[in-house]
Amino acid sequence: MHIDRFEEYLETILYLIRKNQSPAKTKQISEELNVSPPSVTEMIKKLHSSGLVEYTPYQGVELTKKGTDQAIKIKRKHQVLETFLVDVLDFDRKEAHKEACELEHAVSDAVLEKIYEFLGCPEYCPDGNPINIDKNNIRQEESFIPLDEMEEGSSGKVARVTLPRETKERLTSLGILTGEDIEIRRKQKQGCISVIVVGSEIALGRDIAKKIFIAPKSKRV
Amino acid sequence: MHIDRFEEYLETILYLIRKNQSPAKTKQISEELNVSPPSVTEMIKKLHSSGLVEYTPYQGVELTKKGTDQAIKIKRKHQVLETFLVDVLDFDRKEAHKEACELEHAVSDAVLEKIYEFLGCPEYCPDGNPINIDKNNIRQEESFIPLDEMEEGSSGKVARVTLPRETKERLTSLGILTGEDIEIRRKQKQGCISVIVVGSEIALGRDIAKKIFIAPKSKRV
DNA sequence: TTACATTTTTAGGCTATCCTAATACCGGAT
DNA sequence: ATCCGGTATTAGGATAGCCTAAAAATGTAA
Ligand SMILES: [Mn+2]
Ligand SMILES: [Mn+2]
Ligand SMILES: [Mn+2]
Ligand SMILES: [Mn+2]
Repeated sequence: MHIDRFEEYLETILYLIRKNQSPAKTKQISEELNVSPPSVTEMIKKLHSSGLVEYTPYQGVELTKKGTDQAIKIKRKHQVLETFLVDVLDFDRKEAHKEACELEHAVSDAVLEKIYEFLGCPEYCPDGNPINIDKNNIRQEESFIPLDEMEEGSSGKVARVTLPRETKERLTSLGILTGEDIEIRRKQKQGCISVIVVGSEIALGRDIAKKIFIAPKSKRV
Repeated sequence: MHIDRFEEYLETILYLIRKNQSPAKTKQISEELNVSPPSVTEMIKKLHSSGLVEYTPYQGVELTKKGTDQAIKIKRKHQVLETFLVDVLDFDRKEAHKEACELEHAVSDAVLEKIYEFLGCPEYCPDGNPINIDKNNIRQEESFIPLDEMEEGSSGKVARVTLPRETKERLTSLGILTGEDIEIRRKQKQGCISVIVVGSEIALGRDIAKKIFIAPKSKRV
């Protein structure tokens, strides 16, 4: 019955992370996909060794940039198909959502883009969410990048911090909190990263940097 | 990557049987699907125990009525999708054929019928072949039924005989040959079947009956 | 701090589908 | 009638993805 499970897991993980604004937990994923928690743990390990998710046992999963990109690409397929099913074939939204979630894994990039054009390059899915304009433009509103994956010299806005409250508060007092501008100054071999916030330079360990998500300053519109 | 393999095998078997007017051989199937011959043998056994194909080792496979029905249903999906891809999305035929062969396994019956209607219930696929009008009308030109699966009292035309030449010639001399009208008189427990051809009654063993394919007289248009 | 309920992981198994190597079978040529 | 090359099947094994039961970790309430 099934297809590329990576896709389904990535899609679900993206969904949960955005919904809860925190790492996706094993149990949540298992409930979304109707599989057992051990199956999820197993798959998470595979996703991790493919560089698609960041994973520390018992801590939940985050998506890497690569993982986010793939997840968003599938999400876009889902949205375009859902739009087609609702607007052209006259399905109701709920049905359309379910059908789209099956089809999205079988539709090639080429077919998807033709459908997208046929629909007149719609900006919104009937579910209300915006559709990425271009399949390569995967840096939309909510595509955040973990700080440790940002390049030296790049900058953006702190979008989310998924750390224990105390750590978060400590960072807040340093000026690292949601909405704040941040610039990546230097990345050292050990994984330490120095950043500039509110004018002052701060060094962060990799483990902390991994949990700080940045909305990168878009290089061009 | 993988879907419902039964569908893919059935589709291929139908294709080969119609193309060669003879049972599909293991090697042919393995070449069509790019899998090894042992994989085909294994799958044939599974199809057989699901009642979808008739199989005698070393002899190739025939489809049962059930198998033919399923195969034709998938074929219809393929054709409708191919039509959509060519006529609406402007794919070239070859591309469309390939894409359709992926999609056909993911598209639900409901979506397929909506697409079919959206297309205006086309009678032909761009590849030139007729499309079944209704997903349940699976008794099109080439849907033959093995004699031993016909019901008592039903009748049709002999469509194909897949037996060694001598046996075939013997049957010919009895009036059982392609194009001849035939009526099923009685089926006995042992599997013997008596039929009426050219006015006279003839009794046939099950093994032979299995290899005589009938185009049933359509009960209604 | 300890104890318990919940969550996650580990261990061990199952099935579907595929593969290669070895063996068995079959039909045509001698 | 026998042999041979090609075809098909059997034997044995791999991998992906799923499962249940048991063990480990977590965090929260007492
Ligand atoms: Mn989906
Ligand atoms: Mn899906
Ligand atoms: Mn085709
Ligand atoms: Mn196919």
